[in-house]
Amino acid sequence: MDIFALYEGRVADALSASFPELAEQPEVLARVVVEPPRDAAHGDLSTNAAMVVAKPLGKNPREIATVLAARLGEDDEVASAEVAGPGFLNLRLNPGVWHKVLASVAELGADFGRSDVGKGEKVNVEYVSANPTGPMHVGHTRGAVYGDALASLMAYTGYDVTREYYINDAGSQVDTLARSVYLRYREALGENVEIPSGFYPGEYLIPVGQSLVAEFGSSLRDMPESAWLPPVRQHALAAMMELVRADLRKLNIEHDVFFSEKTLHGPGGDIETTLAWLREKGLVYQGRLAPPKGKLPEDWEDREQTLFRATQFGDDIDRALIKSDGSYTYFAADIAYHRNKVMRGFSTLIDVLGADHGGYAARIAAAVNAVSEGSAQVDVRFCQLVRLLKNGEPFKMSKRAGDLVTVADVVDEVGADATRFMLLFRRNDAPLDFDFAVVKEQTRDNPVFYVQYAHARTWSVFRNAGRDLPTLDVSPDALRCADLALLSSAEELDLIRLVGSWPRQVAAAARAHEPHRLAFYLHELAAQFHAFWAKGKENPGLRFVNDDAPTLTLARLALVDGVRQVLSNGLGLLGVSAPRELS
RNA sequence: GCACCCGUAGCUCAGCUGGAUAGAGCGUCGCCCUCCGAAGGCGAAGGCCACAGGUUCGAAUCCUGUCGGGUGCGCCA
Repeated sequence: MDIFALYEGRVADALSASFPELAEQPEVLARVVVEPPRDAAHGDLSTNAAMVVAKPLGKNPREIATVLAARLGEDDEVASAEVAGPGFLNLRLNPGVWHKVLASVAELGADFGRSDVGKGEKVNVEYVSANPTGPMHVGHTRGAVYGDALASLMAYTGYDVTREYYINDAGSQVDTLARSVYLRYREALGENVEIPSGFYPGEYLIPVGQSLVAEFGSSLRDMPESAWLPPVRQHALAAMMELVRADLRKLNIEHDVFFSEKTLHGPGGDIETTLAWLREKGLVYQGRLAPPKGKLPEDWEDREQTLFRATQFGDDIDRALIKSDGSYTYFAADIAYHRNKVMRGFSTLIDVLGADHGGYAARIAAAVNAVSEGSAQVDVRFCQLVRLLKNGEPFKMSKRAGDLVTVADVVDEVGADATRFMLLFRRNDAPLDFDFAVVKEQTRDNPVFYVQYAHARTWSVFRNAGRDLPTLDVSPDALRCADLALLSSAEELDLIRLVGSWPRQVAAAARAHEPHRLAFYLHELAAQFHAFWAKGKENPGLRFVNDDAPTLTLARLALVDGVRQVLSNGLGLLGVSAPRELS
C-alpha cells in the first residue's frame, strides 16, 4: 500500500471532478505530486496540485487549493486539509490511516514496496561487460554492483528485466590473451619463458597454461601459430569467463544472458544484416572526417571511409564502421548488438559503463535511435572511479593481477555485504572513496554496520520480549491482532510514516534508475529506529517491551516488525544480507 | 579546441526529475552508561548551493555564459 500513490489518485479525481476541463489534459494531471512535506509540522501529505493546474485553468492557485481542500476534507481519513504558502495543500490524516499502513506491511511482507510501475516493460540491463582477459578488478566492481541492484530494483517494481553481460571476445586483445596463455603453456612444459611487454603478465594465467598441457599434452608446442591460436584462444576465453563468473559469484551477482560479441561477426551475422539495413535507410556513406582540433593523432591520415550518420541522431560527428584493415569497428558491432536487443523486444536498454567511456554515450544513443526507429530508449549510466583507501591513505593490494586490486581481494578483505552497500551508498556518477578501515568498523560511522545493526536489533527486541514476557504470544497471527491504535506517540507515528514511505521511495528510485536512494533511505530508517530505541532508555514508558503492559507491548512489537520487514526488503533489494544477530 | 560528468557546511556527500525555513555523516565543542536497551543516543556552532544573467507564482534543481576540477576526443575495446 503506497499511501502517496493512493492520494495522488484521489487528488487527481478531486481535481477533475471540480474542474472537468482538466480531464482533457492528462499531461497536466501527470505533474500532480503527493509527497511528504519537508516540514512534518505541515501535516502528513502535501500536494502541489493547485499550483500545477493554476495556469492551464487561468485561476488563482490558492482558490483552487481551497476548493480541493473542501472536497478532500470530506474524506473520513482526512483530519484536516489546509491551504498554505503559494497554494500548497497540506493534508493531515487520522492516525488510523497510518495504523492501516502498518498493518499492510505485515500483510504484504516481502512484497511491501513491490509495485507495477514498470507495467511489464521489457528492460535490458547490460553491466560488467569486462574484457575477458583476466579476473575482475575493482574498476569493474562498482558497475557490477550498481547494475545488479538496479536490475533487482526494476524487477521488483514491475519491469520485465533481463540481466546481460556482453563478452568482448572478438577484438585483438583476445589474441593477445591467447599468446600470453601459450607462453604459460610452454612454461608448464618445462621451458623457461619471459613474458614480454604487451602480453598479459598476470600469474592467474599459469594454471590456464597447465590445463592446456592436461588437455593437449605437448602437441601444440611445435605447431605454427595459425594452428594453435584458435584452440588456445577458445580454451583461454573459457577459463577467463570462469574466473569472471567466480568473481561475480563472490558478489552474489548472476546474469541471465552472456552475449558473445563474436557471434555478431561473420557472414550472415548481425553486423552484416544491420549494416545492410542501415544502408537501405541511407544512414551509411563513404566520406571523410575532419581531423580533431587540438592535438592531432600522429598516425592521422585523411582517407575516405565507411561512416554511420550519427549526426542525424544528435552525435557530434559521424562514426566509422570499418577499419582500414577491412574489419568492423567495435562500434559497428555495438550497433548490431543493440539492434539485436531491440529485436528481442526490449524497449528500454540500460548500459552501465565506466566513466572513461563518457564520450561513448552520444553515439550509442544515436545508434539505438536509428536502429529502433525511435521505439526504444537507451540510458547509458556511468560509474565513476573508486578510490581505495585505508585510514585515509591510498591503498594498494597486488596479489593476483599485477598492479591491480581485484574484486576477490576486496571481497575477501571486507565481505560482499560491505562491498555492495558502500558502493551503493553513493550516486553512481559521483566519485567514491572506499576506506577499508571504516568498512570493517563496527560503529555507527560504518553505514553498512549501522543498517545491519538496526535490523539485528529488531530481532533482539523479540528475543527480549520472549525473555521478559514468556506468556505473550508474539506470533505473526498475534501481531496481526494487535491494537495498533495504542501507537499514538509522535515518535511512533513518525516511525510509521517513514516505514509507510518505503513504496514511494522504491518506485522513485526505479524510475530514476538510482538504487542508491534505497541505501540512503535505509540509513535514515535505521537512524530513526536507533533513536526510538534510545528513547526507551530515558523514558521507560517508550520501551518496546513493558512487562506490565502486554497489549501495548504487542502493538509496539507490530511496529518493530514493520521496521524489520522494510529493512529486510531493502537490504534484500541491494543484495546485502540482513542478519538476525551480529557476531 | 570540442563533447560529457561534476562544483552544496572545514571534510565526504544527500537533496525524492521545479516547491515551503537547503539536510546527513565525519571533524569541532557540550551532554547522556555502577548492571538490567551505550555496537547507541541528544544538543550546539558551521551555507552568497562556484559566479553572473535568464525562464515563472517559485530555481541548489531547467536554459545561456564565465571560472574551477574530472573524463574522453577518426579505424583501441
